[in-house]
Amino acid sequence: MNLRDLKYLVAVADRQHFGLAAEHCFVSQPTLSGQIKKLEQELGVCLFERSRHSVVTTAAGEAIVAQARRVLEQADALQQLARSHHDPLLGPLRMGVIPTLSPYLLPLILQPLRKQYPQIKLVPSEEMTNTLILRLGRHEIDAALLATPVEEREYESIPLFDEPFWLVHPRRHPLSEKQTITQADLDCADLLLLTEGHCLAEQVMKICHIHERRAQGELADLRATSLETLLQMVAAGFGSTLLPALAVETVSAHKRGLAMRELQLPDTFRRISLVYRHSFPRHQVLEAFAQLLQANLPATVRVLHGHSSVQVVAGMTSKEKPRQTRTRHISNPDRQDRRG
Amino acid sequence: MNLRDLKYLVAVADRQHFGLAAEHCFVSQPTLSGQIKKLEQELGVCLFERSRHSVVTTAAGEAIVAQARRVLEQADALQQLARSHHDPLLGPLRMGVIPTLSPYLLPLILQPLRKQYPQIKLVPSEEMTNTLILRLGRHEIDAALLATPVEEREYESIPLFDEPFWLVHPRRHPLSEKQTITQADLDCADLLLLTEGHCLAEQVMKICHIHERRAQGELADLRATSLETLLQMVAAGFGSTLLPALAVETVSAHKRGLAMRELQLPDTFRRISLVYRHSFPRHQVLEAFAQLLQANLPATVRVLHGHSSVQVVAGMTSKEKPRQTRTRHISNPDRQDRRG
DNA sequence: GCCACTTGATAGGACATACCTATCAACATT
DNA sequence: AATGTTGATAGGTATGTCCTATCAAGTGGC
Repeated sequence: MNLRDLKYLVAVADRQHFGLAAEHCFVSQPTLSGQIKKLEQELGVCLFERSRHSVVTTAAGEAIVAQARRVLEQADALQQLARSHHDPLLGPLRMGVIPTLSPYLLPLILQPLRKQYPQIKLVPSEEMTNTLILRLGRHEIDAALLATPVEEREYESIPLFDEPFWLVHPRRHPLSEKQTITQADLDCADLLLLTEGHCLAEQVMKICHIHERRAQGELADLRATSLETLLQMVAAGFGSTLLPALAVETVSAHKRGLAMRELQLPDTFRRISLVYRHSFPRHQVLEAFAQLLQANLPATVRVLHGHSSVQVVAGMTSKEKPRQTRTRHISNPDRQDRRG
Repeated sequence: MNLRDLKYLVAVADRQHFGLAAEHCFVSQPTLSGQIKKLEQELGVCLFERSRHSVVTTAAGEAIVAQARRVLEQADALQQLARSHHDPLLGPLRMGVIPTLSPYLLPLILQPLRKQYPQIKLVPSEEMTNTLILRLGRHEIDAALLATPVEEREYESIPLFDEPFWLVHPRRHPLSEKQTITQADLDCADLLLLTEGHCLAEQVMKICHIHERRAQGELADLRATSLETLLQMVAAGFGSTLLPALAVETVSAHKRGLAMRELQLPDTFRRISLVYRHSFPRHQVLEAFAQLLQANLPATVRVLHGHSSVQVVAGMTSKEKPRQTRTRHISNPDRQDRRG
């Protein structure tokens, strides 16, 4: 049995005429006759009573034609459904974001996203890197915004931007005296960290050579569960810390008693990438998302353009101009304007 | 799009594995891969996310697979429906019967029919010959029990039985004196007739040469609308009439004051046939019906066997023995036992 | 680290099926 | 009788589906 045959069937039933039905189906009359005959044999039921000058649907035929209509109706619904999924931007985009990025990045893009790509339904989830990668592998999320490179060849990345680290300490603190911060200052700073599992904690430890120092038992075991808590601990005078630039944006206004400045040392930034399964079929939505995200970043971060697979997506308005020339793979960052 | 492809689709979706799905569909894995790929291109939607070691249905795929299940479900219902129509005996058999036969024949066969062929749903309608032929042509009925041969090649007939005519007149009537009835007796009888349109009226007029007599204005215009009325008119002394044998069966018991005898003259019977469109596809139900009807007739009629297309239908119990040797095309009937 | 085994994709050829044109047989109309 | 209509049939072609053989990439055991 075949959907085509069923179409032929209802065409004949509607017209009680093989020739007209054939015309309607854009096939020749013998073709249609043959297919109807085949269908009748297959079903074991005579569907039409043919006489020389008329065709009449049999009683059994009436019932079967009615059912055939139901089949075709559902098949039609399937095609409409498929058509509604034609737009790769459409549908949910389940996006994992690390906790040290999510609360500072999402507010920047939610509104522009809804404005420019209303069909993208962003479903964010905030978890730590390891969890996100696990969930990515389990197809529970479609992509993740991570600050660490992913090695597995199963995954691919679109580098989005480099986010400098800022040194944060109480106003009344020895570091306030320093005109410029050096690596030596970092190496001996009284650093406060996030709990284990946060990639930010790892990165800060690496930048400040904390692994070596910890071996000497120098560092307190005091760990914060969020950047918010961390800042409060700094404000309370427990020590200093490094903060990613986007987090600085939001806290600078109302956190008093804190001194913050961007680190100008080499490799004192983290690279934020959009990571996804190599096999994820809706590249376009990721590319659109990445492009929109980059277009709505503040100047405190360094946007990375030039990812080969990023292209203007069909139907996308291209009114946003490139804000920056290529600054790819910069490990010795230029100075930049900054706010706050 | 094809129902086969949809089967492949749900097979893969159910197993998340091309090889197993192919096995389930009794095709090779490359075949299945190719068809799924074709389907994806046709629908313009990626249905499965394939990686080296796993297959996962995409979000769009989930929706489309669910719809595909609905299509297949309806298609399956169609096949079941067709299967339920496999038995050609099944379903309604819309049978037209002429009024001078219906009330006397149907009681004889309804119970045996229900007992032997419970799947046949007989839908009788009682109308005059012309109307029945019209309705037959309009496919409003499937067959008709008529007493007149039908000439059009569009229709075919199964001759069922010859029904003798009986002469009916009041006990106190000149004809009561006669030992035997001759053609001359008929030619001058004071005959009462059914209204125009009844084939019986035509036949009686022909047998009794009433057309010639009417030209002379001899006959009263008094016409009965039914055999029941006709008998009452005879009982009331308005005249005599001819009655078909099956009608005699039922009235003989309670109609008093009437004398009835079977005519022994040539051609004083009518031939009852089952008439149907040549193109009617369910021959079997007609043959089964004809055979059952013949098996349940009283001895007052002469059953006509030997119709070439009458055969024992599959599933039919053959416990009824032939009650009579062939008496086909007898125009000079043998004497027969008779009741009443 | 090597080798057997698994996965789905690809290539090329065999076969089945659906399609076409041309034609027929039966009937209706002119 | 001639013409036009109906659906069915015949024979050839093109498309589509299927197979086997093979590949590429990855997994797991030893």
